[in-house]
Amino acid sequence: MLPMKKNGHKPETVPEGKTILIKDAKSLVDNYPKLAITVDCVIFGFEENELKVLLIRSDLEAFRNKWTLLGDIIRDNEELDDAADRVLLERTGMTDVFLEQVRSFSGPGRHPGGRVVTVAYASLLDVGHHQLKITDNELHWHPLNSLKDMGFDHKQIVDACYKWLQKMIQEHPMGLNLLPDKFSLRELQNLYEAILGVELDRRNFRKKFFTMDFLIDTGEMEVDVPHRPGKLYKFNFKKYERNKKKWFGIDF
Amino acid sequence: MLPMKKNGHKPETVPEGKTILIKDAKSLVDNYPKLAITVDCVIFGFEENELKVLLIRSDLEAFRNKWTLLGDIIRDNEELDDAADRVLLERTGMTDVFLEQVRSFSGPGRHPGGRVVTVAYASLLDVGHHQLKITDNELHWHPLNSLKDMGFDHKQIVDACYKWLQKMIQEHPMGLNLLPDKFSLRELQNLYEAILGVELDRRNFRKKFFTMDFLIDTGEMEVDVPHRPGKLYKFNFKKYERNKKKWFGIDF
DNA sequence: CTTTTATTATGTACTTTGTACACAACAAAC
DNA sequence: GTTTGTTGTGTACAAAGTACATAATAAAAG
Repeated sequence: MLPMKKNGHKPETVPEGKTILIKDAKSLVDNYPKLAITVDCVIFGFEENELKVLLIRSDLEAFRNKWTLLGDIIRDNEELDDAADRVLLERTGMTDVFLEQVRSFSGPGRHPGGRVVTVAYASLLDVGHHQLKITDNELHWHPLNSLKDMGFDHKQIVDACYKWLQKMIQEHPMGLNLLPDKFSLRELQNLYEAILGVELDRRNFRKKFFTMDFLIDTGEMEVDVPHRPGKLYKFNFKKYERNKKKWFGIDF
Repeated sequence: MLPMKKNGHKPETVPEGKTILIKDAKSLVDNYPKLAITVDCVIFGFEENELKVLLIRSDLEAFRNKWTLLGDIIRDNEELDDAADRVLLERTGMTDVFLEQVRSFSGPGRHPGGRVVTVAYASLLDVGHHQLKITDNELHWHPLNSLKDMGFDHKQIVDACYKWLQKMIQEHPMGLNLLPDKFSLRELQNLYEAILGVELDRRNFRKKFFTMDFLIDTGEMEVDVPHRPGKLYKFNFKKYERNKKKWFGIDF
């Protein structure tokens, strides 16, 4: 019933369940199949009430004219998290940005150059706060809705990260990283509606956020809006960190 | 401000933002730093009202006498998910088990044999349903509470998967994979209390599960219990799949 | 066989949260 | 100044969560 092992950590064993210890760990690792690891960043932005992703044209002949994510091979002795930070910094000049590992993708045929496993990271940043200075490979913000036919398996990665985002903005206030420091409640609601793809009641949305009591009234108002300006708020991240809900109560 | 790139996807560019296409993707990948990828499975079980993990003694001299997770290198052309399934099958003989990717660990010094990135998988299975036939490397169920000083960074991996489990059993009925097919409500509550580390009100716990309306009364009762036997229930996974809550309403 | 003990099973009162819906105040545009 | 669109504040009701009590049942003890 159990398949034979051709390969792997586990060495031959003697009947009593004892183990022969491996002394030369290095040769063990050296004999592993050859492959490479990359990180790919799904960088979300929010502009004109639309969710966007930062993309470039592939520089591989095999994917000519296809859109791809920003990614890179991890370097010697570089942690995955650091590699993702580096990619983000190199491409956007931004640091201290919300960035989190989502999951790995390992399809054997996903890279034309050989076996490449990638770890997807999702990142959220305020488009208005950072003008793209680099335009290599047509780097630009691409609307998530009109996105298809990407290079590699990047469409699949984007889809997975989008689902991740939808879930996460409901559990954590990370969606606020997509907005400027000061924002109106309307902007906040637009963000949630766009990402979740739902319509929310304006009054209940307000009530919800006010009763959470993490919004700080800046005393300022919107400017240059073609209607009655709304109040501008900041999010009290410090208070949130202190008081975040540790919820019990089963919920499915 | 932007650091130089020594390595990576991105080729030299000409000033107008155009790109030189790379035709030989293979040589690109071949020049990547050498490393290996493993999967490590955190296999949870529930026994005597205690959460346990399936562990073995390390077979590496460097980690002599340390406990480690069940893991293996991924093979040529093998998906990560398949590798995790394989490890589970090889070690426990079980198939069709709940198993999900949690996250990757990439600390440069985590493996004495060289650079090894691992992808952690968490798995849940009913201890009683499967007697361990293999005892190589002292394979056994280890109580989660009395666990420290593991080989590699495996303690860190276990901790991350435990947090993942705590979160997931509240959002999905996957905790039921730790129990037999038929279970009493007391067993179910013990499971939740043990994993979450809380005490729950018995009456409200029942009400919660009954109003969800996913429990099927089997008509059978507990046997061999030293007190009044309780009813045995099954979980209606099919109904759950049809009706699972798509929750809106922001929640932090 | 009766009593004690532990556990199952069910219900009620109250609080908090979520949902549907209405109206007045304000600023800009005509 | 009137119209128009948006902001800002409630209110009434429904649903879900929480605290708490008591009866029924089976095993164990006497």
